[in-house]
Amino acid sequence: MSLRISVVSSSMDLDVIGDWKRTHYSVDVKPEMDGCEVTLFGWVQEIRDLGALRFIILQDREGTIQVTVLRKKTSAEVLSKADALQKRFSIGVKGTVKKTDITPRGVEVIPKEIKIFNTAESPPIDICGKTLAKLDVCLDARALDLCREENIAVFKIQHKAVEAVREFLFARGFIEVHTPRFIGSATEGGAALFKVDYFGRDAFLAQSPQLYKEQLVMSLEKVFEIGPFFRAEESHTRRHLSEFVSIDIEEAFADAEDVMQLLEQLMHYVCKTVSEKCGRELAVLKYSVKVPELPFKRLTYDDVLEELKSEGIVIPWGEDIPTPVLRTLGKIHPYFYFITRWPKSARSFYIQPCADRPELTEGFDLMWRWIELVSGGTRVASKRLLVKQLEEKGLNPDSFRCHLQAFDYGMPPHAGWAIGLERLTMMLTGKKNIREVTLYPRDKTRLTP
RNA sequence: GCCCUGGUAGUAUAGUCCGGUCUAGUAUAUGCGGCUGUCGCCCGCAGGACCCGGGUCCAAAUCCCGGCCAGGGCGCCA
Repeated sequence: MSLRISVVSSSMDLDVIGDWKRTHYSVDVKPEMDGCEVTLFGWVQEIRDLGALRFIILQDREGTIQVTVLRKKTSAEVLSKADALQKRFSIGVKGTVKKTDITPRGVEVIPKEIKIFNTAESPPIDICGKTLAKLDVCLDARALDLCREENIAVFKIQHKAVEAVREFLFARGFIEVHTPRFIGSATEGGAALFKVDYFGRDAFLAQSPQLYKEQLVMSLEKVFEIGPFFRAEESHTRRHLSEFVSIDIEEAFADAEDVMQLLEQLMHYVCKTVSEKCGRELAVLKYSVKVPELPFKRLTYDDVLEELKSEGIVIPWGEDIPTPVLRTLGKIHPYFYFITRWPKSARSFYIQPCADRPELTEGFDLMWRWIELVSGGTRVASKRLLVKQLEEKGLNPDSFRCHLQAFDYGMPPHAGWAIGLERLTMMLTGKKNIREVTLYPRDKTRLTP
């Protein structure tokens, strides 16, 4: 990548913010404020110059508003500022709201004073959406790319979703916790871990908070964590990242069915909140979020295999369901559905076997179409069983000594799950590549910006 | 890691099959000029590109080989 650092010495005198305070965001300027004076801050999104008339579209994080400069009726000072403006200049405008029928929003602002806080180069990508650059090019200029209304909409929706999750879990007595990202040994099995140098010792970046959140149910009982985790898999897909955000919960004295009910209620609440409160953002994305009906379908692994058989697809019992088959399944069940009672061979060592059929587990996935959104289950609370299952998976119980110790002191029955936040955001925004819903995505080849 | 497809101005694309008026077309962006109601404003002018290396050939953006990068799929994984 060629990184050209250009420093243009602008001859322009920049303004200081002084005692100016924002009175309104762009979208809060309404026709009924006709005649009021407002102070707006933001960036020049677009300029349309008709000669005696210059339209400046001011953008802030909430939207845009038109600033109209009538050449004949404007002071020389304002005019010289208005003429100097270019795309992405950071500006402040003090002016009068004018009600009008000519703009789509019914308002424009007639400037009395303009401040230029910073100038800008001509942007390397089109942020107005006329000639949209490809994802890779956008990501290379991510800070600028994030100024696009569509991207602002994506991350405001994600913010609302996270807010709704916290609100929901707090209301049900869950305590938010923070477990370590540095871990001492690569033990959990499953995903490959990133190795880091920890004061001369080998350490690893955590792939999940699984073991810690289980330990915490014996003290805090109901916990959740929202944070980044790391997988060193060489995945090259639209739905995998090396660094992703997980929404993890663990609950004492609960089983899979309890946490599945919690989960479907949470999904309902998140969808409802986003569809009700993010109307403007969803409109920008030309997408809508359907509020799901409860309860979600619960298909057992055996049900799924039967169903696939009638589609002419045969999966050997005990095997995981391959991606192309999940796509087929997603067409049959085009919204939320659980897959429950997975075979032991397809689940982790910490998942509780079914009492009635020990070759099955109380593990489940929550699917959204063909994408695995959430994974969870009843956990093993018995140390003896846990050790047995570790051995069955070819893992060494010795390297789990610290974790297993917790099970000596009254580990309660417990269950939990983990939602992939980015996958949840894909579901809420209709985006088809996980990189689009990640501020600064990390994958096998991308480490910058 | 494997398979498929691709890489042309800042951005997005046409041209590549079938090598030759390609002096590389278009849109948008940029710069300059013009325009009194734009909202993908409009009009005129200007500058700006064939991923890198090797090969075939009289001749390569175009064909062949290698590399790098990207997109999609698979696997791994959540």
